[in-house]
Amino acid sequence: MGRSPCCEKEHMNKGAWTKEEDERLVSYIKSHGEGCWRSLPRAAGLLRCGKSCRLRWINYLRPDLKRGNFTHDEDELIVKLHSLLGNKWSLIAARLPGRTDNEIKNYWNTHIKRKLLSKGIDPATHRAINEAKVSDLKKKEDQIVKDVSFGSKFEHIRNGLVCKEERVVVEENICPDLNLELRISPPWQNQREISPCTASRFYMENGMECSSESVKCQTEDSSSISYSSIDISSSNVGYDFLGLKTRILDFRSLEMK
DNA sequence: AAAATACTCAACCGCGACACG
DNA sequence: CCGTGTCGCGGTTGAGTATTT
Repeated sequence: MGRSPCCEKEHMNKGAWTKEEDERLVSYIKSHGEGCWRSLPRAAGLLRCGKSCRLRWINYLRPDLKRGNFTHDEDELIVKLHSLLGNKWSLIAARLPGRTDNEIKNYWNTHIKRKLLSKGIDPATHRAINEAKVSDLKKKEDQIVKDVSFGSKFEHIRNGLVCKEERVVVEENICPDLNLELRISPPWQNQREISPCTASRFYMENGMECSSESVKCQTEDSSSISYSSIDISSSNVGYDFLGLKTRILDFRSLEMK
């Protein structure tokens, strides 16, 4: 049986987009906005399927796209996010303004993968390929675990609550076995049950990032409060999350739908 | 200069998730 | 609950371009 195709394949243009098609798509979206990709091509007078239009807009025509080479910082961020999220290109792209998932995916496959391999790092696992290094790495890793367990804990007060957090600097190539398990937890029901000492928490309330459980974010529509949270449950991930310096991850982009 | 090879990246394809009737 | 339609994601392809032989 099978499903009917997303659009009529006959009489549809395929392949590279022409300048005229681009102009039609851009002007249509400018006056009508994004959405309803299935009906868009007909409405815009394009002989393309909706999928193709969506892709063209998102990956190429959107006005907020950055273009140009990736910076060193972007490079590092992609590697770090990939070590955390894997091939979740859309999530990674959400952390890089002006970059698309397709662009990052291509860049990963053509540049970063090779770069990591040349450094002796398996791009899939972010672990050292060379087995001889394993024991040495293990020692360093154990030291880091000790540091996390016994050192550099600090306390601070947020909105009347004492928060204990652990600081860890993730050094590239030194702790490739670091467990960076990411869990997306169900809506936060009883916040008090969770020890603030073992996890750094970020949560979303109506699309606004919060970092403390006692703070209610101000929203325009307080009648429809909904929570979703990202729980970085590994105890070795702390304030300096993934070594991303002072940049706290913006989990707005990770908000559960 | 021409052919072969490597590389890049826009675009396509198939699938899963979700919404809706 | 089920079937269908739509959207978005990740993997893959292949045309165009650059580099090497």
